This record gives sequence, C-alpha cells and structure tokens, in this order.
Amino acid sequence: MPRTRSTIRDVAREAGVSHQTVSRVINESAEVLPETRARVEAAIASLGFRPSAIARSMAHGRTNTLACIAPNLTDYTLASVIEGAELEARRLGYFLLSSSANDAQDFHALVDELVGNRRVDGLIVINPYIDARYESVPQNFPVVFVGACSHDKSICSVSLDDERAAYDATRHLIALGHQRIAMVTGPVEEDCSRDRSDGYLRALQEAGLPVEPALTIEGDWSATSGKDAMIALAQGKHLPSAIFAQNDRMALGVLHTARDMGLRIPEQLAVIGVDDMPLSSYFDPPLTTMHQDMPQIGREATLMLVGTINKTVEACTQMKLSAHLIMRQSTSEGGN
Amino acid sequence: MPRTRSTIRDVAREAGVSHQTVSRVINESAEVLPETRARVEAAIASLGFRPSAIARSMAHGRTNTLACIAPNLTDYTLASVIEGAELEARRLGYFLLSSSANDAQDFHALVDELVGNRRVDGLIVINPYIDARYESVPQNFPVVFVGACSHDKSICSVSLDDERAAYDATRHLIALGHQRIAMVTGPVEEDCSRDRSDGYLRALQEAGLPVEPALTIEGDWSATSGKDAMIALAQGKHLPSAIFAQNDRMALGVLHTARDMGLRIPEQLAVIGVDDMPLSSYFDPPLTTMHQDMPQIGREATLMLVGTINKTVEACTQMKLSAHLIMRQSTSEGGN
DNA sequence: ATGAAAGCGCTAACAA
DNA sequence: TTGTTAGCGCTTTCAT
Repeated sequence: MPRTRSTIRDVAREAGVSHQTVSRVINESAEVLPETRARVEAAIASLGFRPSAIARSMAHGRTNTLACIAPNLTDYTLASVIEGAELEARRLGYFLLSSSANDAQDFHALVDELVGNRRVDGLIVINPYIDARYESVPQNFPVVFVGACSHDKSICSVSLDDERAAYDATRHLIALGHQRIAMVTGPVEEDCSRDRSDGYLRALQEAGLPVEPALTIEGDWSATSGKDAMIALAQGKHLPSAIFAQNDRMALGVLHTARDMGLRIPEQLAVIGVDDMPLSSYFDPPLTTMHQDMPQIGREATLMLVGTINKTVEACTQMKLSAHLIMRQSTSEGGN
Repeated sequence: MPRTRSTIRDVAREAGVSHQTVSRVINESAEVLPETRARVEAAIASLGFRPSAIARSMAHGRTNTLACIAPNLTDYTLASVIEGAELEARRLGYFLLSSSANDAQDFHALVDELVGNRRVDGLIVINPYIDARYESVPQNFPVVFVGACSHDKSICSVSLDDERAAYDATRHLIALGHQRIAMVTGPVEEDCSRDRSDGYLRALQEAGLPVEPALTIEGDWSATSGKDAMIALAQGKHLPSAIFAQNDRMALGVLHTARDMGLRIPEQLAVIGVDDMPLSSYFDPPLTTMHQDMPQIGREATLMLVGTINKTVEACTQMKLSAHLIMRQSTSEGGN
C-alpha cells in the first residue's frame, strides 16, 4: 500500500490501460471488454484504489450532499424528521448535513454559505415561518420546506395536516362530552400553530360550541409554557373541562401542573396533545395524543427534494400527511 | 447576472488582473495593492461571484466537513451531543454531517464510504462499543470517540466520567439511609454501562453494604426496559428501597411502573437517574438525577478532532467531564 | 472498445 | 506586487 492515495492514473498504469478506461470501469459503463475490465479491477483491488468524492463532484458539478436546517437538533419532533430525511437521503445516494439555526440571522448566514458556495445540491428547511427564514432562501435553488406553509402555495412543502389533526383532537374531546375546551398553542407566528388553531375552531363551531378567547393561551412548544398556560387558565373564572395542547411537551406541562393543583385527570380535566413522542405513554396519566409519523415527513421531503434536483418532479407540490388518534388515559379512564 | 455561475477567471477578466490575483484577494493574502484589491472586490460584487467550496476542496485536499455517527439521531442525549458538535464545528469553519447507523454492518458501510471516498476530514463516533464498531474505523484517520472507551486507552475520546457519576448517584441514595439499592443498567456490552456499574459497586462497598446480584437488572436505555426492570424487581422477595437507573428514560419507566403498583415515591421507593433531560423535572414526581452537559461533550469532541486533523493536539487524549447531582422529589420530599 | 485532450474552479510554486 | 504554469482527480467530448 503506497503511502499516498492511489489515483485513477496509478490504476491505469498498473493495468496497462488509459485512465479513461479505469473511469469507465468504476462507472460501470458497458463499453469495456470483460478481459480489460478484469485487469482493471485487479489493479484497483491491488492498489486499494477508491475514487475521490471531491474530484467526482468537481467534474460533475454535484456534491451529492443535501442540507437540513432546523431550529435545533434536539427536539424530538425535529430530530425524528431529520433522522427520516437522513435515511432516505442515504438510500438515494446522498449525505445529509444537518445544522441548527436559532434565529433569522444565523439562518441566513448558514444558507448563504451552504448555497452560495455550492456545498450542497438542495436544502430542507424545517419550520420555514418560525421567523423570516423563508424569505432568505434563494430562488431557483432546490428547496423543500417541512412544516406548514399555508400562506404561500407556490413552494414545495411536506407537513402534517395540522388543521385536520387539531380538528380531530378537538372532536375527540367534544365526543367525550366536553363543552368548554381550552387550547394551548405554539407561537402564533408559525403557520403550524395557526393551522392547528383553525382546526380547533372549526370543530367547536361545527359542534355549535361558543368560542371563548380567554381559553386560548399561546405557548412556545416547551413543557414550561404548558405549565404557564395551566396556571393562567386556573386564574380564570372557572376551569375548562378539557385542554387541547398543540404538542405533547406542552401537554406534559399542563398535566403535571394540573396534578400539582390537585386536579384529577381525566375526571376533572381531560388533556390531549399532538405528536405521540415515545415518552407520552409514560406520562401520568399516559397521554392521549394525535400520532404523527415524523420520520416519514422527513423521508417524503427528501424524496421531493431529490425529485426537484433531478427535475423529475414538477415545480411545487404541497404534501400533507395525516395524524391519527392514540387514546390513552388522559382523556378517558377506559382509554387504554 | 449571467445565467452560469461566474468563476475566478470571470472576475479576473472583469477587473483586468490575473485569476491568481483574484485568488489572493479572496484568501486575504496581504500581497495585493489596495487599489488592485478594490478593483477585484468591485468585480466580485458586480458579478456576484462566490468561490466554489468543491474547487477549494479539490485544490486543498480538504473537505472542511466532519461526520458524526450515532446509533440514532433522536435520543435526547445523542441529539444533544450532536448539536454541540455541530455548533463547535461551524465555529471552527467546518460543516458536520450526521448519520445514524443501527448495527455494525451499517456502521461499517457508512465509515467506508465517508472515509474511503474522502468525503470528510474527520469522524466523531458516538458509542464506539455499542457493537463491534470501534474495530471498523480505519487507522491513521482522525477519529474521536464519544462515550466511555475504558478498555482501550490508545484512542481519543470524550465522555462523561461515568464511574464517578454512578458513584455519586449511589452515594446520594446511601446518604439518605438506603441499604438495599437496586440498579438498572444499560446494555452490558457498552463500556458506559460497565463504568456506571463499577461506580455503583464502589459506593456500596465503601459503605459496607452487601452487593446483591439480583438487584442489578440489565436494560437497554429505553423507558420500556425501565418498566420491565421494575416488574422484575417486584417479583423478588422484597423490594429494594431505592433504585439507581443508569439513565433518565429508564428511570421514568421505573417511576411510572412503581406508581402503577401503588408504591409511594420517594417514601417507599426512591429513584435516581442520569442525564437530566429537560422533561425530567416534569416527571411525577420530578426526577432526581445526575446532570451531564452533553452539548459540551460534543463541543470538546469536535475541538479534539480538529486538533487531531491539524496535528496541534497529541495523538490520543481521553477526556472525562463530570456530572452533578440535581435533587428533586423522586429521592426525597424536600428535594426541591 | 479504447485512448487523447480538454476542462471542472481553484491554489501553489515559481517567475517576472 | 503580479502573472504564468501546473496541477488536484475525475469526467466528458471526440478521435481512433
């Protein structure tokens, strides 16, 4: 084994052919005599030759790398999407570079470097409307957004059918006989939160229930904000009999705080979330929630992105996946 | 704006200099007349020129990309390490490619492609001993392992001081007066689990407490395995008065199951974990645990890796970070 | 079926 | 200080 990596030319010399023939062999182009191919393959093996990804990228003008940008990499929902995206990317012959961007400025700098310097062939952006980030993505560059993008139909996106998931969650509570149903939302600037709020409202209206603005509290997806929401609700005149939290972490905060207040769940207060994170079934009581398949959202986003890169997919598609109800004891004793 | 990306030569032509001068400008090499520099910069701006990362990599023989391989990307501990690593990487001018590998075969294929094809300059491997993965990492390639590697001192690694964290956790229980302390471990093939077990044993022995093998149950880090462990313990002759779970998720499973069995916590059973994940303070009761700074482990690993790449750090270092006790109500009423 | 030549966009080494 | 000449390792014409 030579101390410096061998190149296509070393192989060519060793096999007594031109470097181009070696290129043909490693690219499996058919036009090589079996005997020649064998000689080349022997040379490759004996030299331990491995083609350089960089040189290939250089010649092709492609990096075979995608990037995924999320607000952070640790939230279970985000990490699940990323994991799904990464698996699908690898299946399609790409690597996935994942980065977190806290704010619009970070995001912009990141995109600028990734896209401007052509480090990647395409971009997946999770939560495009979390701040102005949607706006700093360059035109004519393959991008797929993950998460609700309801107010712009001209872009590619994959997301949960948020409106429907919230509608179904609220319907579940209504079916159990609840009349005063509170809601803890995500940040209102995110389309995702707004869509879920829409679903909640539609369910109430369809059922002829009054909409009390005081029963809607804005959170930030964290358990702590769920706790704060519960405290705020408890200060109102009389408590709602059920709470729809727009995600499981906030539902956990609500649950925990309600218990601290001595409320019996679900008898005195029913709680439902969205996500179905693995720990949800270990909450006390186990949380009823709308299950969403986040890895699949990641996979679909990657598929769509690669389709866009290869122009095998039309310009913009919006895909919505559906959630389904997982009944546990936080809404009804017999839940499970 | 031309429809094809402009290159260093386009800029050179526009500015009336050689392409090499342009290269000097973008690399901030001092040897450029201010006036020339200004002309070049104007040309760069007017053409919207951005240097190609690939071409630079090609010329330099460096990708400015690192990879991090973990068993998965969703476990909070792993995701936190990755997030820390990614931030530090970016600070140092690298991108981080993170991938999950379920088993030894996946892992091997991934490393082979990443390293063999020179897609990255260095590798961070989380949980090197989860299976045979440590063995399939090539020699002479910059690698840093994250997680205990106690049985091989000849490699670079960053990890929690697992033995010490477990020792301290167990000491805490002993200090509260517990005499029969059970332990739920991670998979025994992982050094991390073994080191934590060692710490537990040392604390017991130092305190002169008997070691009952039946009180040690092997789990797999999941909440479900914590549940199973609790069930197994409940089938023994008499219950321990305290349980040390080697991570928080298993502690949650224990907690939840113990409550289902009607045990009062912490009066009848005290529980302590390791990790301090954000949700731990929302468990019922809030979980006493050993806090570890996982993002920092990631940051240190990246720092060490980049040091190895640049040969500014000596061949192998093993760094251990320490955990500290977070007292909550799962071990003592007045915990918080 | 194979080879020769040119080029991807940049940097490094040397010359002027 | 600046320009010229070679690569980096591969792919893509176009010949043969």
